[in-house]
Amino acid sequence: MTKVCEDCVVRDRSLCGTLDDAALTEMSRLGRRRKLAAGESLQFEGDDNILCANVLGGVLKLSSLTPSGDAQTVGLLYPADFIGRPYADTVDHDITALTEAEVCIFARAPFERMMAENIQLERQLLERTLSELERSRRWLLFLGRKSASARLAGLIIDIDRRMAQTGCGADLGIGQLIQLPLTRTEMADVLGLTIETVSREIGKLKDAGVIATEGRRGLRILKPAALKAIMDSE
Amino acid sequence: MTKVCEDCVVRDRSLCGTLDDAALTEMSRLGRRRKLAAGESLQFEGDDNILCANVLGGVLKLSSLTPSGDAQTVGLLYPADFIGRPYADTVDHDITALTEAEVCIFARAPFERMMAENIQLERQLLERTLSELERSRRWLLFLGRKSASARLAGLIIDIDRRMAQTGCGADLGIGQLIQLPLTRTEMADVLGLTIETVSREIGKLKDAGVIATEGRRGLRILKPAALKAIMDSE
DNA sequence: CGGCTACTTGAAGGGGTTCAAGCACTGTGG
DNA sequence: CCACAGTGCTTGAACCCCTTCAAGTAGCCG
Repeated sequence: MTKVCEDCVVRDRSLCGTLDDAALTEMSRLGRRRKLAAGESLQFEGDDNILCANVLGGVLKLSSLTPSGDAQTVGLLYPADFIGRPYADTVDHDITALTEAEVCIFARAPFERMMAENIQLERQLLERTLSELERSRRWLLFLGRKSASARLAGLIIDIDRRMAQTGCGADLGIGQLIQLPLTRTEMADVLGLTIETVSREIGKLKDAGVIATEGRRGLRILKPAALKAIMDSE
Repeated sequence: MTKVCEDCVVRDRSLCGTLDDAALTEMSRLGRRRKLAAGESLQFEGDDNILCANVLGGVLKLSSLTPSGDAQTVGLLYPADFIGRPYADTVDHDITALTEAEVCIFARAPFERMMAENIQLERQLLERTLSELERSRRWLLFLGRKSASARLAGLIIDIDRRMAQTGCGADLGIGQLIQLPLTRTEMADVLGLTIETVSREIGKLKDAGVIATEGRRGLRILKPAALKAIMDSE
């Protein structure tokens, strides 16, 4: 018999990583893999909250729409990240795949049962949620106080770090090619800017030799220190 | 013998609310009350993370300083709110009393022990953290996409709601006098604006008859629906 | 190649900041 | 009780960063 979740690429980095074999077997019975095309949504704001999931591959976004129609992305989800909000009745944000993606879905009720029975699962989720809260608060500082160039630099650095962590081909090394998981529009939605401003700021970073671009999605960080300095500036 | 934590004003609304008498007795041995003067800080960003606490009274802020020196408030803490980040080594934000305040402090290590032994405590904290994450993400949308007037309206409505919940004298009724826990400068730090803009926007709301002010801290909401409409606008 | 979408670039306009006074609460001492 | 700081708040005017509106260009797929 093949070992449970044996082929799961995020098995030891995801929420499930702490489970023993018995619990993992149970989880594997509850989980169901689903592939998402780029642009496809897993759920919409206001939906009944019926699912939790682990991200297996790809990048997704958490976003809200203002009444007047423009979007704000409030979080990005990478492989091994957890999706969902246990104990809530409705869903607070849209979740949409930015790239082709794959998730491992659990119905919320049985997932909550598993959490009750495996307290290390709850503990793990608590730690992750606290981290996520911290991430979100750091973005608050960016959106509240920083200029367009500092925000962009921050996003690029964040993407680079997350891509490196999740082994998506990027690396902290200078000049490594990163495939951006976001279009310019999607970057603007994260940064609270317009697509034109994002484009212009990328242009400035290129002119300054801080980054280089390759096609629409390709990006190289040529001067990490300079990029970090821009992020830390106003 | 007097009952444990009997005189605690937030006993049933705080994290401790779910504990049975035995656990509460244990908690009461670990907790230590401390009063804070307005402006006094409980901890600073970068400090060793040694404490958790419940807010008993007053209002506190969570804030960060940008390298260039101006502040961004990333969260407000009201009575019954929880302070601290279990499992982390260092502290991510300054915590400062905005008004005279009182907190019930626990050393982090024994608090974590209590969480391990009383899983409903961990569960409670998880739910609170998930809510707080949600609050923080909603603010992201405000800072990313909304105008100064919408942000201010949002803050006033939030304060009104929180003050009503915590029984600090406010009420959702029209014309009730609210004592703002923040100065204009502190409001600006929450909203990602300057003090001048905050002042001007308050002036506009007054001119429109949406609110009335009384001294520096006093505020009445005269047209809640109009205020809400402004919050929901761009 | 043609067509589509994503992206870039330009110019004008506006919301918020910045800089600079002036005003009004609040407490303190005479 | 009133003068008088002192701090917090308001108001005004110029400026600037980002947006808005409008073309124009480049990557990509049939």
